[in-house]
Amino acid sequence: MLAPIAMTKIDLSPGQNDEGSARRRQILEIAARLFARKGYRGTSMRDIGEQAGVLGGSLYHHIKSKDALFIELHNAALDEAEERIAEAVRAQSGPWARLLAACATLLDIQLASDSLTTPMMNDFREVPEPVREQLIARRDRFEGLFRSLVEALPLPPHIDRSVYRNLLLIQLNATADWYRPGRLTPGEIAAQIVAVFRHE
Amino acid sequence: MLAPIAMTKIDLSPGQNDEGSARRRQILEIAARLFARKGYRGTSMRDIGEQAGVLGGSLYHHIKSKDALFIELHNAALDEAEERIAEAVRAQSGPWARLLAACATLLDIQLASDSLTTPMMNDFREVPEPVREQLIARRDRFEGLFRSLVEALPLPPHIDRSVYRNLLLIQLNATADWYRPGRLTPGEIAAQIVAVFRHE
DNA sequence: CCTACCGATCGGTAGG
DNA sequence: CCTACCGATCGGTAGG
Repeated sequence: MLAPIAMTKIDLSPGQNDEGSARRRQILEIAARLFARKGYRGTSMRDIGEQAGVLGGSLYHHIKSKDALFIELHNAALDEAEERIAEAVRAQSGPWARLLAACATLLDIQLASDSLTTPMMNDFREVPEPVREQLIARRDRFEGLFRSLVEALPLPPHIDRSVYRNLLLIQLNATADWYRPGRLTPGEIAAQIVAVFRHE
Repeated sequence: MLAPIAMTKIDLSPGQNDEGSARRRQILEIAARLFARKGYRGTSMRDIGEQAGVLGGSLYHHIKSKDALFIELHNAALDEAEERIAEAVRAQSGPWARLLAACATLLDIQLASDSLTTPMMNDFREVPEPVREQLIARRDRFEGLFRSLVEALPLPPHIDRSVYRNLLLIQLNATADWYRPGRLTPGEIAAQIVAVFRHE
């Protein structure tokens, strides 16, 4: 039996060190939801505390700073997104099917209201400069995933692929701003977006 | 000679009442630029004052409140955009040519750095609730302009026109976030967007 | 247009 | 996890 590699830090069992405690996880989920709904500046530590049932100051037992909290959430979201998208893409052949799988998976993640991975990829302008730099760096790496997907598309020659990829990513990120549960599903939205972006 | 109707308030000559003074206009331009670059919450009255060479409190001689200032700028931008787009569309026949003319004109306006009409159509979430309601109402009216343009397009039947229009407007609004002078011109960006959205 | 200020709110901390 | 607080910043105002 093969030993799993890099299993060292995945201990998420509750109640041990604070890093992976259930209480901390709960706070992160609350914060993610608030950041997604009200933006970085529109969410105060006191707001987060209120929904967690504690005062704002008490949160600092679990996190280092508001900045660090936001960065952690952002990176966790992109980590999970990268992994799940790569998996979904592997299951498809055909360039359009692969692109559709990637878009549907990303929207599934971004539009789920229960996980850490709610969208906060938008309000870069709301965030302090040093934070923004880190977000953009992580973000660029994530977007590279879509680079190869777009390269593989049979697009008409008058369409610039780097512009095309930019427009597509904008569309995917903006979805969280107009999505309303009960109307179009994440999968249906992905299908509509790909239908618009599809040329052959 | 026909008497002009509702001409009463259009006096924009400088130096008279404060409504249309050159100083006020100058302050509005500064505010528009800052709002566009740093967002609503990211722009303080003291920031605006600093660039205007006065203290923040002194601005209240020219404006009633930060909210009112933002709404005024937003409405002025949409007023000008509506007028110029309607004019540009009239000059074209063909549904795709008309759409392209509308997109190019909107981007021209949104990406111009010198006028009041810099983009601030994005950060609705950053703005206080009562302000947001007004912005959305005005905004809905503006977007109606694109409704008929999209109706006229010969789109494949599997594309939902209301989703299509939504995606297009998102794309146009998001442009201000990634546009950098000296690279693609507003007209070239409009052409690329319409190329992606073009089906027949 | 400035001085001088108001009440509110922010992120964060010490000490328990 | 709370009490009690810090310094900073915000939109806005009175009075000149």
